[in-house]
Amino acid sequence: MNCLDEARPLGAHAGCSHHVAGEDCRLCLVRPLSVCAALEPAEWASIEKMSTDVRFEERATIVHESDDVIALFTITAGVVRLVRTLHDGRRQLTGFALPGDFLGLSLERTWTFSIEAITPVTVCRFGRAALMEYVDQKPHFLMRLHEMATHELSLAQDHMVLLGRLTAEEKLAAFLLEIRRRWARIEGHASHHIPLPMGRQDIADYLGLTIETVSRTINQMQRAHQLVIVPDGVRLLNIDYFEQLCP
Amino acid sequence: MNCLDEARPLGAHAGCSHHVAGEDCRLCLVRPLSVCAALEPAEWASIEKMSTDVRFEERATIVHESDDVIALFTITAGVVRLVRTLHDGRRQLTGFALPGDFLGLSLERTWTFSIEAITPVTVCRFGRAALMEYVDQKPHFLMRLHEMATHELSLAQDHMVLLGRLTAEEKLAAFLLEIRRRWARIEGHASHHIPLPMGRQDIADYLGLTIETVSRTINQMQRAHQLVIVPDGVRLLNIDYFEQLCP
DNA sequence: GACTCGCATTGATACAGATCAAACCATACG
DNA sequence: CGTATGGTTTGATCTGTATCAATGCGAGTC
Repeated sequence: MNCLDEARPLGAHAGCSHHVAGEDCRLCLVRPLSVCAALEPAEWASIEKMSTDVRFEERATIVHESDDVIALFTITAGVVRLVRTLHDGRRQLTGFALPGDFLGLSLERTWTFSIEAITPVTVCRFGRAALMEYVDQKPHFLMRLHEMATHELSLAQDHMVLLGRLTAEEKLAAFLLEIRRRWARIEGHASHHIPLPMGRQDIADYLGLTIETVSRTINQMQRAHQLVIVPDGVRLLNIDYFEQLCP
Repeated sequence: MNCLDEARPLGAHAGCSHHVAGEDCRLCLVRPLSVCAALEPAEWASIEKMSTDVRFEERATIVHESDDVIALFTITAGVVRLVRTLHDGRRQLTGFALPGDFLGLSLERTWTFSIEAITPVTVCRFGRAALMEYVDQKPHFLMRLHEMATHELSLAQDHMVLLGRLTAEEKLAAFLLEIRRRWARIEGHASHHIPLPMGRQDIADYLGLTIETVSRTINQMQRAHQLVIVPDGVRLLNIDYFEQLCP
């Protein structure tokens, strides 16, 4: 059982709390970014009835690899990591999810990765059964899910290239530009300032490197005056440098 | 323009030839494995009208990265590789497609990888426009595409773990067991004999290694009596050894 | 049979990134 | 304030895999 379990009494679980009141799709800041962008305003009421806001503390495990899928959700605030762990403790992050990202595209019975809160997180939660029914009734909603899934697949292939064929320096450059692009989509404009809420170890496990190599590479880039390390992330000084590193 | 271009006159292109007559879904050997498994026998006639068999020679490029998607297809015989190439020539294979595998899950406008025939290949070709229309009319067919796409996504995540966190020996073991499992699905039973129609360079580019490391690792396994190299692939002597290498 | 041609294998060496170890530096807390 | 604590940085060294360079070998061809 986890925080997304439908049967769980409100507030009965450490690390999360429900805010049943207050969801209002009209006010949703991430709607244009999310799966809900496929819906007409007239359809908001129907999906609103299926949804519940849930909050998680920093470091909470939202779902555990191989848990049953009881609910699916959109991140409305905060950042999570998607984690696969090997028996001996080696980790590979398959991605980060930012506000607007939907988790549970697959409609399958069990999760294939853990989802862990990097910052305090708010999600808009949908019960699996209700959403499955909704999908059956609204083919254009299924089409939207399918488009999102195949887009994810294309990004996964990009990441395979990164993991299999790029150097540490190229991996870091690609990572920083990826995160920059994703913040830009959320904020509506690109900035040279890139918040990095995830720690060095998470970046390492996402890029297939060690924490030391991540640290050294970022600090080399700083010494080369390509970026500045700031308390919450980095500021890029020379975008061209990073773009030229992406082959 | 490529071999799958709808407007292309029959036989006008090197490396492929149409066999317009002869498709018969009732006789299709890969149907139970393919996207068509979602269809009722009564629906076969409708999809049969949209499909054409096309053959490609060994080494033919079936589609090129960034080509427009004019047609989608199911592999009915032979093996292809899915290739991403960097500007400087580094390659990453994102997968191999075997008989029964569907290519074009994404329904997007352009391909994000090249598709190249490793052996002589036969495909069952569907025009994109016709298939899109079909999808609109048959939500259960879209659901089948979506399930296949999310399954692919899960496999892509497995492959990220392989590329980011496994050693050369573990990568090879995982690769051999993957190919074994896929042949077993096609043939109906698992065998210790694993045909490997792809060359060492393809294996290397799939696993994020060099051809030398692939060759050395396989030959080490042979010297350790865990497998035997045979003309068309390998024969596993000790399945346990390979399974224990998959963490 | 001799000669390509396109892989695959093997050997010697180099190096990018891992590993091991220690120091650093915020932040939290008694 | 001093002192844990958890993450980050830096340094020294090691090593798995890449790189460079031959050599081997089977299939096709003249």
